[in-house]
Amino acid sequence: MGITERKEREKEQRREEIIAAAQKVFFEKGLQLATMDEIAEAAELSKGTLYLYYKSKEDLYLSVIMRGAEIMYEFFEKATATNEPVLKLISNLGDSYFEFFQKNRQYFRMLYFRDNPQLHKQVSQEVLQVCLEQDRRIWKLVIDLIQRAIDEGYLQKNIKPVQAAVILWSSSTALMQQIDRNDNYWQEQMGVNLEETLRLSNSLLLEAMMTDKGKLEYHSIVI
Amino acid sequence: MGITERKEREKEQRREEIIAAAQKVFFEKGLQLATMDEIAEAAELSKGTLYLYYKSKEDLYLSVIMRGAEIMYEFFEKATATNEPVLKLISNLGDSYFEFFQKNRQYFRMLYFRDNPQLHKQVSQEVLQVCLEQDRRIWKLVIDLIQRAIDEGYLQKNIKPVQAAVILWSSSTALMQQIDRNDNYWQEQMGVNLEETLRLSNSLLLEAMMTDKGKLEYHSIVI
Amino acid sequence: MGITERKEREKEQRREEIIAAAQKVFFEKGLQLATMDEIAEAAELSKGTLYLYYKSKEDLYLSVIMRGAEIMYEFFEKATATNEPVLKLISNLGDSYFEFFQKNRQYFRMLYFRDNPQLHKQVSQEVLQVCLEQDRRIWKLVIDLIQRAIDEGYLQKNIKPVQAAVILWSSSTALMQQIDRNDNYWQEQMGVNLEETLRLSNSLLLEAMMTDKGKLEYHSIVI
Amino acid sequence: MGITERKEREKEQRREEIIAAAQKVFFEKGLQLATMDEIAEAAELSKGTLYLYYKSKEDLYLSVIMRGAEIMYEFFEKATATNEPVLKLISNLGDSYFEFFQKNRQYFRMLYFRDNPQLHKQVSQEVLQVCLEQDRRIWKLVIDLIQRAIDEGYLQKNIKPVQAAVILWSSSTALMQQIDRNDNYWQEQMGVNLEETLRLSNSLLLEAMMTDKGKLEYHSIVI
DNA sequence: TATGAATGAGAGTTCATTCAT
DNA sequence: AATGAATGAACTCTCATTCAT
Repeated sequence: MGITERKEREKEQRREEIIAAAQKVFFEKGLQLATMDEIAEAAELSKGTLYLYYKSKEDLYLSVIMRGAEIMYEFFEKATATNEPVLKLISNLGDSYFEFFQKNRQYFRMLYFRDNPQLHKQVSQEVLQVCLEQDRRIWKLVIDLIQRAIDEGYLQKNIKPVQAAVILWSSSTALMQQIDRNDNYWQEQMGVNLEETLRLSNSLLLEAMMTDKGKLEYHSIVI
Repeated sequence: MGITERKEREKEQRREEIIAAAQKVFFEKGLQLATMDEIAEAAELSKGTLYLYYKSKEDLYLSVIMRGAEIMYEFFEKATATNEPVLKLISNLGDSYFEFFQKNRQYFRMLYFRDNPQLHKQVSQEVLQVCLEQDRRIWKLVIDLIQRAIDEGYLQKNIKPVQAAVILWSSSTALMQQIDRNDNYWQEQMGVNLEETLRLSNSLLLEAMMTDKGKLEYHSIVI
Repeated sequence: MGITERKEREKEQRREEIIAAAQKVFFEKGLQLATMDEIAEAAELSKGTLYLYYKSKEDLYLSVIMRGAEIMYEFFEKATATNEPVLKLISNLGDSYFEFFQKNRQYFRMLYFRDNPQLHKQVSQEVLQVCLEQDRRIWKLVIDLIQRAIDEGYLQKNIKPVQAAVILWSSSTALMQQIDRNDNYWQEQMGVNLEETLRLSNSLLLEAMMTDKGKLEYHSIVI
Repeated sequence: MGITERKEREKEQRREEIIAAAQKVFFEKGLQLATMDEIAEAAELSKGTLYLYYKSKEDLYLSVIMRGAEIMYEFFEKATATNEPVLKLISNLGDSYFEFFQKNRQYFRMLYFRDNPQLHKQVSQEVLQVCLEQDRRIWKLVIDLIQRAIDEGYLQKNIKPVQAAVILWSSSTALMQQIDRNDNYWQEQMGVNLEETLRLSNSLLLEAMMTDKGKLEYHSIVI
């Protein structure tokens, strides 16, 4: 009986080893330039074995992405699991997104490459499902938090939580993409600190959505 | 001397023909899937000739992108060349960005694929220079407009125009990317209209940056 | 000792199960396209187990062929086991070959793929021996019958029975191969019915070998 | 003007070189075991170049087959172009088929592998067309000859020429296949000379189809 | 200037077979 | 006896780029 379990565990572990190797190679080379040969070598396995565990290179790529999404989700969970006031939690969420970005730039990049139409051709349904589920979970976390802030009277009642989530999320992501790619340019050529800009952007948006009660609370938190 | 000029003109024209063909193919297939064979065929030229005018496939790709950027710039110029109040011009700018996006989705996509690290490997310095210059020109247009709005007392004095430009631009772009990729999802699964969301996002940000004078003016414009 | 026997019996049965599964897959896909994975799955066994019972894919293939040869032999035995006159038996033999062909096309095809040089590389001596033995048995049946017809004065004395057998067999086989592959073509494009052609061919050859006594007898049989 | 022609000629020549190399490799290894690498090496060209001239390995294979068919056709034409009596021409045709077989065994094998269902998957329409046309031409030659023999009163009027052609052709082919594969066996184990058997088979069939006038003529020819 | 034939490295993937358990 | 994970060589085919003409 223990045998089946152990085998199962070993199999899972092997999958993890492959993912780890794939991650390493994808981080260095990106989807196109990475080769299955390299990944196999990094995993110290034969190429054939890779295909025993993953359907295709893209399948493998998406699996690595999912790992990144999982890590990101953990950042978010941790940031919003405290008993602090809801506006602080939202602020924490923004900070944790940035922290994730800084500590996992490669994952961040892959996550925003995911929607690239090049992908999704040779991906197993299973992986695709998990991927969608992960997405939903993350959005739910954000949306629920905003809903709570509305319910508690900190954000305006006429705000649609989904809409607010998309707005905050999109602008944060876009600014982090700028930081990732052109931080130096903006800092040195234009004299603008993008990290500060990101915080400003979030503040502006959030405040613009707040009730007076929210603003009061928010300023006491910030200070 | 007339001969030299004519030759120059013909050469430029040939470059344009190639770009037009490349655009067609890149629009249909994307960077990876497009082949130089297809482009050559579309241009009714031999593959070798392509390399006489462009250093590499990526060079060609970037040149097509630049065409898109040029078109975009023309949208912006037109939208901001009127005698309307500056806040209206900023609003127009936002609208014209969205209009460009809707009328030139393929170009829009390519523009935001530009920063992809996959590119930039085999690109000629010349093309790269032109590319940067174009970028600068567009940013200048946006920044100058915001500066003017500050100078005229419509936006808060403590706002850094560059920062404001980055914020507005990034969030607009991010939302249009969402529209491009997942409009249906948000509309049908989440009941949110992303175009409306984009406008809301821009309004929120802009208003958050306005002086009282600006808000007064803005509402009179909007209504 | 009963144990040894039972084990032996079980082993034989397992071999049969594997052959049955292999047959199914080979019928559907042919030698090249069939994979050991598919066969293992069809047999509800692991791939490794297949190799416990058969040396190679080709070994397995040849074993399936032998099954076909066995079935064919049974058709022949049945067709020639009656007390009818020997010329009738020869005629029956031809009919039974055609009947076998029609009811077992897949086997028929495999039998005539057997001599393909692609095979015979990785085949166990044991299987090869059995294969030759089967062959000999079938030829013997045909040759003996012809010998009997000569002895009984129905076929000409100067006919070598082996030669006659080869001639009759080869032309029958060749025509059935035509039927198998191009029946439609001959029927629709050329207006020729190949089944009728096969019977004609056999009649012509047989009659050409007959004595006058034979011809008399033959016509009384046919009518 | 001459340039285009020369280029055309060179291109054709290159195609021929490739075919020659492919033939060499296919003769040695057969379709499955031959690799494009080997063929490229034999042709002293790069693999890519092969694909410039031929769509796939199978396309190349079929092109080699067509070469064989062409050679065979030339044998037939030569054998039937004399002013000899028509029955002699038919006899010549049979002899020339055997001669082709003996001098071009490898081609013979390939020709009868052509109908193998494995093929015909990745073959260019162009090649397939030429292939069918060749087939038709050969059958026409045989059928016309038989028709002539009927018209001239040497073969029975009730014979359908197409049917006679199929019968003669099939049995000849089948016996040559036996010679190709098992000549030794029949000679040494069974004491039968298959070449003689082939001639006998053809004689028997032909005579069985003859009118009395034909038989008279035929015997005078044979002697 | 223009051609297009030639290149050749390398891609992803498959699968018969082996072998430790 | 039975497993099935692992192998790894081999496969066909692609395509950006070069270069002789």
